Amino acid sequence: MNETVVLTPERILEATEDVLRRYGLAKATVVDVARALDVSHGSVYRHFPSKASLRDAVAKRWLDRANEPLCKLAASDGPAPERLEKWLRTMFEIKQKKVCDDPEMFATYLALAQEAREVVEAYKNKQCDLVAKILSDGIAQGVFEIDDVKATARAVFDATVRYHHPAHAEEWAKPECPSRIDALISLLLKGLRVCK
Amino acid sequence: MNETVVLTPERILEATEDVLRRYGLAKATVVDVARALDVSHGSVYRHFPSKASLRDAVAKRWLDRANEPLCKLAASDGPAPERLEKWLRTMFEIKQKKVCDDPEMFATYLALAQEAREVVEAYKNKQCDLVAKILSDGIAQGVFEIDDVKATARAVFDATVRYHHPAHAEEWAKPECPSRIDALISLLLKGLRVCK
DNA sequence: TGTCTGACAGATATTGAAATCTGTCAGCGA
DNA sequence: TCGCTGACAGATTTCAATATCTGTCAGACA
Repeated sequence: MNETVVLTPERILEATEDVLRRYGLAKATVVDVARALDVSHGSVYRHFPSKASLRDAVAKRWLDRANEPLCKLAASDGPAPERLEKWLRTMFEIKQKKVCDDPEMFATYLALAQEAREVVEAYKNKQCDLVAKILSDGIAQGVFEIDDVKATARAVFDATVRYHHPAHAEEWAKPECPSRIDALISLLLKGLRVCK
Repeated sequence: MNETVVLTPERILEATEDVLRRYGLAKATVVDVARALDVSHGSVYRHFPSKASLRDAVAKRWLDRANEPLCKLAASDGPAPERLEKWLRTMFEIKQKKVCDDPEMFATYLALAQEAREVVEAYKNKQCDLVAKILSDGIAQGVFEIDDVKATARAVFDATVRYHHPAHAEEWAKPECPSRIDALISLLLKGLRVCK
């Protein structure tokens, strides 16, 4: 029916991500997004109530995309300790890869994380739930010994903050990092395992 | 001999700390420091080669002062697990207290930490050495089971980053913090202890 | 002799006027 | 009717002129 493409939230998000990548968080404006879509900037406000909500939506998309492999890992089966280790290492890798490949989007994410906005809070909670899932599996398998699964999942998440929170991103490239990650993971796994 | 008080590095540091506290990191200038001491700013450069070195020296003094109770704790004796727990909790308290009591100096410290300057690096290494000392004691006492003391000390330090690195300071006031700290500490202690 | 001053060059920060942006909305056109 | 436009008010950002600061150094002063 409609030969001119309709303006959907999805198309706006796509364009916003492009603009964000091209100009960076500081320079990207709603007018730029509208220009990229060849509409007036008023139209963008028909789909998103504010620039902040638009930015949050882009960040959410970006985070969800990054999160996908981790969801799969948590849902898979196999021995919990190996799975947890794999899960943590995958999370670190994903973050590190993002810093290198997509620094503009990463800066956006960092800015969001520093404002501790709702989107990031929800994302963190989701991550913790995934860890909790693996911990529960480990208890069922008789390899983990845990009082409070939720609190311990949070503790694992907190303990690894240095390797997944963007505030520490500059340190991820240091040569001593891998061995420090190894030490951290083995300390945590020992803390979770049942004593032989 | 000299009735006019001589200009010493110590006096300059004192004055700098005052100025820093009064004006904040962004506004404090070498001229302000000189004015406070009633000398020309050229004189300050006789004792410190640059503004950066002056700032680093102030930060070092501040960190060393904050560090004192921790050195004592590490050097004391008693069961290592309790001592480590006390040490970590004391470190968290000191930091949290600083954020509340001395926000200007804390901002300076944060700025320094974010630049990952030499002074902060040295301070961190010192902290890790203190942890390592307690871990060694624990091994001697037969309560800790640790492969590589240095690496594990670093892992304990890394694992607790969320509660001592200034980048996370905003989150320290949250009501769920204490219980999360409890969960983290007990996870770490379990990871260190020998299995019964 | 050794410390301090004060003038200086270049770098950095401040300021206020002008430009741009955000968010709203009355009205246009399909 | 419904989505879009474009003009508008107030907030924010830019930009360039101006002021201040950093770091140096020749010379005063004790």
